[in-house]
Amino acid sequence: MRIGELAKKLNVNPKTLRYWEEIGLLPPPKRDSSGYRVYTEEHLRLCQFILKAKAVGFKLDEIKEIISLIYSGTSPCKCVEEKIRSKIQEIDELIEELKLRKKILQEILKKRSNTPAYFCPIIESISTFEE
Amino acid sequence: MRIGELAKKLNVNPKTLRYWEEIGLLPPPKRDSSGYRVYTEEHLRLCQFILKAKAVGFKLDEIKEIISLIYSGTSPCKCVEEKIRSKIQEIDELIEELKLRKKILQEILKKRSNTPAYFCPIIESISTFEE
DNA sequence: ATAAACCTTCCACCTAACTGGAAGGCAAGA
DNA sequence: TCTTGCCTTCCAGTTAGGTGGAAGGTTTAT
Repeated sequence: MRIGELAKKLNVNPKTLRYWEEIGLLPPPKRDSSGYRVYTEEHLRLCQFILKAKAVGFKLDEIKEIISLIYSGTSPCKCVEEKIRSKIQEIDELIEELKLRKKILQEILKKRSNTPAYFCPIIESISTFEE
Repeated sequence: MRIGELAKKLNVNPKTLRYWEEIGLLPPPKRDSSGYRVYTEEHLRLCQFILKAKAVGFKLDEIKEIISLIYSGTSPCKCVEEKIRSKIQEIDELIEELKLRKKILQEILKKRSNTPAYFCPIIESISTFEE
């Protein structure tokens, strides 16, 4: 299968596939007599894996590492499990940070409804700011 | 106060302050006879506001807009309140997305503990992937 | 007086993950 | 045959929010 067909199946831009190859994420496929890339079903499945991993928040660098762990063979599952666990922790930390931000914003709204011209302790200064 | 002093008070790089000025976030201060920027207390307070807004997740573009709303005077509080509400909603959506990702990752771990060589439906293909 | 520390502008570079376009080669259908 | 559409490489640009460094002027402390 050529790059356009693979790209269509994955719903990505052909340029993206070339980019993945360039950064070492996707193994370079064989070329036909005209120099066109010829992808296999394994390439398709690997790309689907990449897309799924991306969708749950892994960066391409991390996916690359996971793929090379898988290929390395030395108890890759333990390592991949580690990666997943630390990604979950990362997500947890981000959720906590977001909840904190939300709380701060909600408090600003609450204070604002009491004292009309209030946004946060700095807004008064801003209102009177002159260049 | 000159740029170094302001930067120190805010704990940011002087370059950051010039950058903020460049993108129209911070009003250009007066210059002294040597061409050095001379900031006022109002600049300091505006910068503190910028940093707080950044900390709760506003982008510089959004902060710029909020600042210009405040300056515009036409019922700015209503508009700012809108911005805050939509930022809260944005945060809520992100939290939901993150929870979903976490759930997917946890399910992968659960399945993995049952069937040792399992990462996700694609891993088998990857394991047998050959270039 | 002179060195260190500060300031200026300008240009370029960083991350992340692409995307666009130019210039050119090949392929498939009418 | 001709046109459309695919493919190649290479170069450069995008977003967001800065950061680094060069070349040169100023100020402050010793």
